[in-house]
Amino acid sequence: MTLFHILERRLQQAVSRHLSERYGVEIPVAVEQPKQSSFGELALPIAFQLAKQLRQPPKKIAEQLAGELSPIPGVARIEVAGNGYLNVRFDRGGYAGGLLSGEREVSAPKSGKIIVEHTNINPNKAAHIGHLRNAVLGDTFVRMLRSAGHSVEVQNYIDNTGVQVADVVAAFHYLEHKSAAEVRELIEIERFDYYCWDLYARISQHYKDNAEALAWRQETLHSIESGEGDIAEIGHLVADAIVRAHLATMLRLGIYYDVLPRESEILHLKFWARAFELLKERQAIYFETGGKNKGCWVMPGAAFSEQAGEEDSKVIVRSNGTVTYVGKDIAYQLWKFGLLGRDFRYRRWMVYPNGHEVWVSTSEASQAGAPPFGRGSYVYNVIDSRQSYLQDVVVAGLRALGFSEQAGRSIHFSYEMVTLTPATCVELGIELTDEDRRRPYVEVSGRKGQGVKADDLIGRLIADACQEVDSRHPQAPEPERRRVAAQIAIGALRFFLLKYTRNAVIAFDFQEALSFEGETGPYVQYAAVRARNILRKLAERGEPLPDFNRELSAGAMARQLASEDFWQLLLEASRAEVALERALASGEPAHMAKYAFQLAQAFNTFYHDYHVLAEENRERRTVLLWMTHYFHAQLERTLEVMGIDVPEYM
RNA sequence: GGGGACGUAGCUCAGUUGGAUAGAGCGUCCGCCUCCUAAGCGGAAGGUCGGCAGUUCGAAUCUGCCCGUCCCUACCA
Repeated sequence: MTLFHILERRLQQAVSRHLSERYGVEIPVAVEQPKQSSFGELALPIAFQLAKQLRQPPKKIAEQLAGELSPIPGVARIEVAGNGYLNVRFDRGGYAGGLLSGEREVSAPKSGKIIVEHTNINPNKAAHIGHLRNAVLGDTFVRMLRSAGHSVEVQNYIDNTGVQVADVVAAFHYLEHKSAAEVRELIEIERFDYYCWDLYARISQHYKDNAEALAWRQETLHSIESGEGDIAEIGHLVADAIVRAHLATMLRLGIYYDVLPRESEILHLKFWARAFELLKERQAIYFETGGKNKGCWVMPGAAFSEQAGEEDSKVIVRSNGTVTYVGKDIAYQLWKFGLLGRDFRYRRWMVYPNGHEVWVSTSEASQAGAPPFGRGSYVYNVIDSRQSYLQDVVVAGLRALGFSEQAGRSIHFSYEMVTLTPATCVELGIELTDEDRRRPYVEVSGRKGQGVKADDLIGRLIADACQEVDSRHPQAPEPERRRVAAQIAIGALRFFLLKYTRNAVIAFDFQEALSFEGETGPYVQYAAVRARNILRKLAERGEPLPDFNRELSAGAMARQLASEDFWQLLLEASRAEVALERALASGEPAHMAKYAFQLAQAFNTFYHDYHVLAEENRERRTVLLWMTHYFHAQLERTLEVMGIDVPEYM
């Protein structure tokens, strides 16, 4: 627990005790952040809450409380403001001293494992901007959880036997008349994920023009499921190659996975068969004997929706005996909690450059060294909001099986889709109707090959950043400039995807996404770079960083922090953990982005107003140096949670 | 028809459990590099928080009704 929290809690307890002793009331003491920083560090609206009970005006109660509360360590004074607010001001010198000495309470290590499933891209074509939102949200949430001390397992589900893969496989076989060997060769010589992007658009169009060709899809699905023959072989080749491409794209963004559970193993290792038994046994589903779902196994609508009637039952097993996606998802969700009574086998998929290993499910014997995957105590599924109905069905399945605790711990971490602005559509050559042109955003079709490919976008961002870096640092070696440009590009991209709250539809616009000014990743990175430049300059002058603990007395801190400007920056920097906790509690990575931006803003103002190295007063200079150092550490830590690097220079 | 999300400045969006004078970025206009990097800083203009009613000492926030936009409502995933 950080110093800020310690003070907050101390205040709550003191006020709570006083209320109980003086007035005999037991109510939770709300503590808020004042509207304006000039009001102090914390505010208590307690007098408003008490006004009714005590039949006295809030202001009078506030005055009584302010006068009667016994001193609280760390709190300088409590003032009455407005109609009855109690504004609390910290003892600045003491607070700074606490930060300097690292005063905090160690929180107990969290038990249990949290599983976060994200990315989940169909392995049939290149990743696009919408997939990036999923992965960046998921990855940032994972980093937030880990930063708070949780143990987290990252799963990326691979639907390698679904319709989307089958369509591309069918295209290779029926449209292009390619053998598995030829596809294998293509993978070597082509930008394969891009190739499939276009091929998928081609076969989608072909199906549209020749409805009878849809028979290819069924044929292909059958071949893939049987696992025998050339078509099945193409299926493996396509899915594996595309997964490799996706992981490479995500690695550019600093996104890693622990395990890739695949649909093929859900089928081959009879996960579904087992789940089916359970569902039948506990009567979570029933065999429909009449109506539109005759011959299907269905889950009654009442299980997942209060308003649902007979009509709204969800088909789990089709009348031809095949299982729907939701059925497989129920089996998968059961496995995640260790409730299925079956496990995958695993083999190493790849080792990342940093040594981290990612494993993949297999139906062969397990390779040695596989970590114990699954058996999570909480499961977060990062899936777009359009699928909330299906996620509800999955959770209802768990509940119907009697696993209500796990059902409650199944969290659909939903987010809205990414669309394109009309201007960006025009830039991409996508035809628009007059109606579309007037809309703020347009949802485009991946089936038609429309959209912004992730690697294209990253490439453009890097090119733009490179231009800036080149013009500012022409003397720096080329590979280094390139690395810095990539860090800036990724910073811009991740920040862009994180600054919107989850339920905001993002209207992607090239002009906006390629901006490096204002509320952007590079703005925040720049503030960190500026702070580091000051410290580096100091070192270049042959001056070591002062021993702050020895040089800065409580008195010196108090004297210098009497300056409102200094105090506000220090306070804001000290709230990094508060921001993290708030973001975690609300499940909003956007709060991290907001905080990072505000902190950067505070520092940029400070940087502009005070020349640290030129400061002649020794005590003040030392305080400014310490604040610069502390700010940098706090901002860097915050950016790290967002997966954003601080470049060496900008 | 049913379910869900949303409507806040010209544009894109924040807004904790209802609280003090509703915020930011972009855009527009006006300024600031002899000084640790101007990817920066300062200032100005810009609002009936979709509408109406209600609850409350107090509503952008809660409730109801209405208007508008989007998503879902497959034996696709």
